[in-house]
Amino acid sequence: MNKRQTTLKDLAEKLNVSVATVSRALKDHPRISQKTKEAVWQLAADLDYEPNQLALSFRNRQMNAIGVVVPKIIYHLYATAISGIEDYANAQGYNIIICQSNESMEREKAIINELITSQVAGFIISLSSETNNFDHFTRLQKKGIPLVFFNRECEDVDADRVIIDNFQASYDAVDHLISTGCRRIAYMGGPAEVQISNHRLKGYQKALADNGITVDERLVQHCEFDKESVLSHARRLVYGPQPPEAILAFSDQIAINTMIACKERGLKIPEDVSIVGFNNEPVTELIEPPLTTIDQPGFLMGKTAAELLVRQIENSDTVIKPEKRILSSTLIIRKSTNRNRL
Amino acid sequence: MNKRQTTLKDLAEKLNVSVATVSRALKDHPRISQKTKEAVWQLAADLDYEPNQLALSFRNRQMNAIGVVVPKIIYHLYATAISGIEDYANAQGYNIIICQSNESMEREKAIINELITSQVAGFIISLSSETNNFDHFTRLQKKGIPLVFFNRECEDVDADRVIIDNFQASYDAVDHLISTGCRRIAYMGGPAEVQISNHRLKGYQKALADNGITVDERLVQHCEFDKESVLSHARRLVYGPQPPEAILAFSDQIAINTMIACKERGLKIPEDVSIVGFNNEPVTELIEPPLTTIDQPGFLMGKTAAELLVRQIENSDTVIKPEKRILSSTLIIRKSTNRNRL
DNA sequence: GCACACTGCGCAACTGTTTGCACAAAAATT
DNA sequence: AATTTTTGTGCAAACAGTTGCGCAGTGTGC
Repeated sequence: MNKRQTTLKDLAEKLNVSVATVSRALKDHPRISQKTKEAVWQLAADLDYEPNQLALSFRNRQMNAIGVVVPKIIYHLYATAISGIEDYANAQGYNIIICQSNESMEREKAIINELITSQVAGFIISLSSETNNFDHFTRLQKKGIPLVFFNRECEDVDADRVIIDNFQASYDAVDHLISTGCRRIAYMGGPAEVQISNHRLKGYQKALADNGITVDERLVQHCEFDKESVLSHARRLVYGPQPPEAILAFSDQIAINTMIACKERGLKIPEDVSIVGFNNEPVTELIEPPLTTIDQPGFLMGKTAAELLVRQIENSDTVIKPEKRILSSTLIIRKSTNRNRL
Repeated sequence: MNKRQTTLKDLAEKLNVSVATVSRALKDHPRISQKTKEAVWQLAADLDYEPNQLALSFRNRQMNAIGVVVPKIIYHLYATAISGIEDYANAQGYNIIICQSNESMEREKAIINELITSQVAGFIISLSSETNNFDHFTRLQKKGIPLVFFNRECEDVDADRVIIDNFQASYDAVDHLISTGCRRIAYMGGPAEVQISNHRLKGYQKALADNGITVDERLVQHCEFDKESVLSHARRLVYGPQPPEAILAFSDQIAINTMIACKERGLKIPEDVSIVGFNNEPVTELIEPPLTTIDQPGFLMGKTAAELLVRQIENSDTVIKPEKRILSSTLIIRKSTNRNRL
């Protein structure tokens, strides 16, 4: 047990050559004789030599690893995005170190600090809902560490970003609701600090305006992600004098908890109220009624982010203009909005 | 941009002392004068010095990182277990590198190899469903690299493991079904190679036997995890001449797809057939009817695994006898098994 | 006045790998 | 035969940090 890994030195000593020669032989350097090379290859195979990645990273002053910081991996979007990142990163020879900020800015800062000192090659980040200060990102940029945002991005930092068009997605969803005859449409948004929630709010407002519907501010709620917060905000909507005919939610989880509040109030879905979620989590097609929702290309999002990051890492000498990739999302229409058109 | 991180050497040169002195001053070594220490601390703060973890890891011949290998992070159990691992590991100063085997043994082997060369401090692993050869684990043990299994373990390898009592959990579930008056009880198992599925099968069989019910082999199915496979096996059960009165499934996903097959056949749940799942995924309380299921302590499982691993890492000189931690699971009774007792 | 202890700091080795340079021997060219 | 080129190999430095040891210089005790 506890046998040390075979090193170049081990091979060199057994063969009575220098470490440098062994290193070059393994790389098939032209200046090493065929005879020496073959001896080295043979022994390396016998002793199961594998280069020590840690030593290599140290020498290159950089780990072959990418730091991935997401709010929570149990959110389906992040779990799938991580698969996309892993897929591409591994193919390019990078490991990924996944960290959860748990929606805490302090945690996010600590993670980034920790990973900087570990010399990760770059970062792929989706902001915590709390994050309202961006010093830790500008710090990355000052140090020249590659950075890509995805999904929850940071507009004040000039970095690569991969997102969907949240404005348009929510516009389309509201448009769909209007087309089924709804006019009193509510928006159950996420925390007010979450930018993408506000982008969706804008899309919602624009769609209403474009259809000649005045926005009723009482129909716009901002809730936290926990069940209790959603329920209490949803109750404000459905127990009011004029419950909405439709509700667009910021996420499927919020939509589902909103459905619970509706059922509690005795409202039938979709007859009394239509509901639209966001993310197309697998659960949405299993519940009753199946939920109309917006499918985000999580895997592709992760993969694209990884591509952008690896491009930055491998061209660290040249300055690349930050790019904004907007992926398309799809409205998946299911029973929860299945009203007869008027 | 691209400013190098401050190193001990930078501090040493500015202060005209040796690197060794700076290193010791930062560690408050008694042999360094107060004056020197203060000068070092001041400059270190000014230049934002942070020790380079990569260099430290290199020197210690080991990364301060733990390799975590799971089948898929989208499975709720693994996502929660990862949170538990991260929670404990971070508190102890370790990062975690999460990799998905995607249920492939080849991928699992490749990941382990890759992480070995990166000199991770240890591994926390849940087997892929395909894994039937354990050389890559015995190899870890020969190299003296700490290893902990959780959930899907490997009985042939003598390592720490954290599991629930799958036999008992499934026994209890079947017992519950019998207590509600069911006698024709089916088992929708996972792939035949997955050990825990077979443990649950044994619990199922024992519970039937203890209640004087003969096991009907036609009521035992082994399916893959994809929806189509589950549906086709479930149909064999429900379209037969004598559909079962109850079905115990290996996972919530399998249970839910089995429910779909039941509904398709016109069977009402729980009136015609009771269903029990496994894992208590959040979706189980949202579907109609809410699913009776077995709650596994995912977070605790991960945390315990991390504890055992860190213990191994930090006592690598002494040999610790591998330990088997069995955590308790809980049967959560919901509507899907709510029949009147006979 | 001499031995001894203590104080404050630097030297050097070590971790595994790569790579520019040097240098000898062999081969090729004058 | 003398020079140049080519070939095959080794030396040493570099990456950032830690740590045993040594070595001055100062202080203490008898």
